[in-house]
Amino acid sequence: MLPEDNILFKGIDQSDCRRMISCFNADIKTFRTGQKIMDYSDNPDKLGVVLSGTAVMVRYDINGVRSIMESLDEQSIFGVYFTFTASQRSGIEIVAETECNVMFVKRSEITKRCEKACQCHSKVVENLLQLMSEKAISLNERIEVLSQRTIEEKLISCLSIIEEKTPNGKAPQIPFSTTALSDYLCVNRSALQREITRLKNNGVLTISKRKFKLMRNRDSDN
Amino acid sequence: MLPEDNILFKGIDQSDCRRMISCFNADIKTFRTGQKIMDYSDNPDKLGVVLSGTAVMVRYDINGVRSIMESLDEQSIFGVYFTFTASQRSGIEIVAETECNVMFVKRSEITKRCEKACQCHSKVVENLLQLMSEKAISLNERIEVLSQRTIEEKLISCLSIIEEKTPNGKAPQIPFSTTALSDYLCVNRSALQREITRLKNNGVLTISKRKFKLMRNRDSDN
DNA sequence: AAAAATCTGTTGCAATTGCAACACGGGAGG
DNA sequence: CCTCCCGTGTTGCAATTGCAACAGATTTTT
Repeated sequence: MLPEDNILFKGIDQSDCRRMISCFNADIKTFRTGQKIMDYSDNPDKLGVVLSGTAVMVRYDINGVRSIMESLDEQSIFGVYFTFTASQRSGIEIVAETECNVMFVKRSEITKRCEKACQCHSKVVENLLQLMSEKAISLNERIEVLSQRTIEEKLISCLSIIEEKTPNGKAPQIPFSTTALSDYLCVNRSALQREITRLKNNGVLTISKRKFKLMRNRDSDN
Repeated sequence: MLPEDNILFKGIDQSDCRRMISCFNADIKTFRTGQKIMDYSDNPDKLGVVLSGTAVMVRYDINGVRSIMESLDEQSIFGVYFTFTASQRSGIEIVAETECNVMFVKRSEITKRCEKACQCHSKVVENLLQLMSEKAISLNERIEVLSQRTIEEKLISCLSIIEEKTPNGKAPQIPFSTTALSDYLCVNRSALQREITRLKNNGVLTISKRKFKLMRNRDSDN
């Protein structure tokens, strides 16, 4: 992908983008599979956009156990959420999963008013804010789902959210395999399967492939 | 609290703040207990800071069930996370719990470059980004905790996070009552109590009042 | 086309958790 | 001082969930 097409620069025309890339002193680098792209003990002012390839954000807890916090595909942005406060906390790293092309920008370059006062500067800030708010929304949705006490409630809450976001007329669709869904819901796969089957038998839910439909308003399901 | 002292204006001196309040066309209003402060179907560009009093962010789900998403005390900011994408989604409202003083600013006023090009303008943007990233961090922590499968794991994960954030030398402290903690962990209170007692008996945990200490590295706890 | 890998669907059994009920203690307020 | 309210701590029992194991279906690789 061309650096000019990245989401931070959305809504800005190409020539302005090129001007900004130099105005921002943006740095474009290539990483090979397995290479460390960024280490949070390093530079807290750096922000990255994945232009091509796939990376992961991993975290090592106090016992050294590695867990994947987030998968970063093309157009993913990182270094926005964890730099300020979390830097003291245990090691978070960005690691390349395939060959990656990454653009780095200093956050301070974005927030400061440049002398040339390029109009598009404020568009970038808006884009950044938009990205962060979308992120916060998806985190909140996840919390809403995980807050539910039973698998049935988790599942229905998750499906409701998907349903609400589906445009009218389109059939709501689960974006995962059942196995992946069980990871998202943080429950055992076969227990999830059991619940799905039960809800289908009770007529609360219909699923074919990944398309589904929720029947609501029927109180008391046994 | 004076409008000049709010977190959006942190690090900016008073006279500049006053100038900005007019530059931003900021609006300061008072609400009485129970009054609706903001409705997300309204104006998606508005952002609010609670200057005094307490409010709550509530959400009505598809069945009309009301749940509290967030408690907003003095210095809380709202309208930042949910405006862009979530506005279509089911009704989110901000409601005054006590008498409240609220400052409203348009987000577009913050992101745009004003002609007067006040230096402090970019400081406000930085503050806003900082607030959002802190928010994202705390949401992520919550998810990390809720992702754990058992009450024991949830508890230990939660306490570890608190421990990591506690400055060296200070005793880590749970910021809730046990009852409130069970709400945060989304588990049954008495089941949580049972686990706490068990961990204390096994020597994994010591608690007195709200101060606690975790003993790690002892593999195999039964 | 065969083999391997991955996902779906099911079930018995054991472990965890929720629920309800009760006892105790401290703080607020009459 | 007494009462009410709220948080803590405990326990038996029922419901939910995790785990393991297996079979069939589907997809990917060789």
